[in-house]
Amino acid sequence: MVGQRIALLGIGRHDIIGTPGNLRARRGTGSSTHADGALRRALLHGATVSSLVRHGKQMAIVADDGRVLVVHLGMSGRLVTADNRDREVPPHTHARWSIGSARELRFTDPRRFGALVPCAGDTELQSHWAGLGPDAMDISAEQLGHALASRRTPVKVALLDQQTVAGLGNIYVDETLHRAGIHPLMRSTRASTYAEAIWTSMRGILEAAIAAGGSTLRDYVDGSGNPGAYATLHRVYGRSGKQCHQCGTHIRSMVVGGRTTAFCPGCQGRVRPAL
DNA sequence: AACACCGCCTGAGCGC
DNA sequence: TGCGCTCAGGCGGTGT
Repeated sequence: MVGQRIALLGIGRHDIIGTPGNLRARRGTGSSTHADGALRRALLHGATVSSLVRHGKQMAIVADDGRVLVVHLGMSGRLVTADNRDREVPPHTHARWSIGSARELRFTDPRRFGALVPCAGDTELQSHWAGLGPDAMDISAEQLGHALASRRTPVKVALLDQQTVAGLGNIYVDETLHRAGIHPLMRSTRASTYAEAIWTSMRGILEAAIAAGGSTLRDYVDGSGNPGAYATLHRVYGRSGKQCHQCGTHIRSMVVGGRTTAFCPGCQGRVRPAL
């Protein structure tokens, strides 16, 4: 997309549009057929893409005239390019852009937990992202340790909080804690003494998951529409009741911070982490 | 500060 | 076959 001119082809519904600092400050209701000029501008109509950036789970398309559009996929969102001769637009496609003369970009999100967030410029983007902690692929072990030390919640909850570290969701928190040998209920403050092990595990998990194209449970596909293979490599997530590949103990699940949490009582029951 | 709970949505998978 | 129920990758708001 970089270097290409994009034009807004259509907006399905307006309630997927958020505002900086609040993904769900949805203006408007339901669907409307005509976007006003300001909205079309905000959604990068006529822009030339200068770069694509990311922080944590949020992506942004940056135009050469300063306009920025943040894209967050939520749980079921997809951002996929297609040949513009492809007439089969998937259901729940909320926005479409042409890319150059032959391709198009589609934002599709059945559950509508995702969002498109227009920002006026880089300053607004940075203040929007200031609500997030350091990116999981940039944070140092020391920074992670400090962030965990100041939290009194279970380490599972702290790692899931995007203000602690940006980029981990439910799957990768569980996988990270398993690899590090840390029980999800360990208090974050205490877990901070194992920050090195957690950091090493997190990086290893994320690098492997990226290399495998991500974890597709049902919806996730990459920009070309391809699913990721990492789910087959999960050691705990989605494996409740099955045997741990490392120690043979049965994987268990419980609810922590309102989220289903899978862990191995054998590998993660000890006080000292595995690494 | 931290936590529990709810709402937002659709679709898949299950038991009956 | 079809119904109703539960659950899901996220996040934000409210009340305790």
